[in-house]
Amino acid sequence: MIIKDKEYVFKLHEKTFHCALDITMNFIGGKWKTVVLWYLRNQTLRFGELKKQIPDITEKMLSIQLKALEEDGLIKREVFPEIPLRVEYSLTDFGKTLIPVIESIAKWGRSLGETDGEMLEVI
Amino acid sequence: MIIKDKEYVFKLHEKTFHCALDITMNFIGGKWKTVVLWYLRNQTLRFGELKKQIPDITEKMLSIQLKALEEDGLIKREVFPEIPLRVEYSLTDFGKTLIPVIESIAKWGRSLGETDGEMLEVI
DNA sequence: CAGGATCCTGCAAGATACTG
DNA sequence: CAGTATCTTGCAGGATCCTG
Repeated sequence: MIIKDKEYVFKLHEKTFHCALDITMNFIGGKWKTVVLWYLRNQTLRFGELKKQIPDITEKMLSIQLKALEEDGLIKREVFPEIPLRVEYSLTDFGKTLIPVIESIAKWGRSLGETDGEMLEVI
Repeated sequence: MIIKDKEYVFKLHEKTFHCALDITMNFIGGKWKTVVLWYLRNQTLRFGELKKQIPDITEKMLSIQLKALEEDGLIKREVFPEIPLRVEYSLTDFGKTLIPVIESIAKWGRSLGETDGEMLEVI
């Protein structure tokens, strides 16, 4: 690791990052990645099962997110050549290292619903 | 809190969330919010000092993020009527509750730079 | 110094329909 | 069942210039 002007500089996917936050956000940023990882954190799920757990996501977006997560090495895609086709998604060991981060994010959001009645209108 | 179809549903800022992850991401999502919160985590900084810490951000984006973070109650904006004008930003108590989350995110990114030499090209 | 105003662009995300 | 293929849209983010 090279220190440049007293600063760590990383390169990943042809992008350059100047702080560790950016790096993580590149893996879990966007609207859907944390949610997908959340539902896979302790179970293996098929495409349709994931779609059922996350009703608001479109099939296109789910497909894109799964592909990106797989390319990043966070999830594993297993194809079983049955009829009808079965494809299962699960976290890799690398992906599992993200669980504490995701749980930290989820925990904070949950705590908001439990303690704050003004900012958070619960329906 | 009302449970609807075995599911918690939250409403905030006229948006509806179906899981705790979304709620947190609404506060720290996007490209810049975590970074700004990071530099304010243990110090009070002026607009120009923040800009210096985050060279890549434009003044417009910094202004927008600071305003959003203030509206969310995460940071405090203090104006000192001096010439030249002095404006200081710092975390509120509420904002400080996010520090463990931000640190969790940063820690994961940092660990990547320390352990992985293949996925992460360090320049 | 600490922003605001404007204009602009690209890409994340959505809608809808279709397929091996 | 597990996705693709198109087309479209909204908004995050950028560039540039301006101001109390």
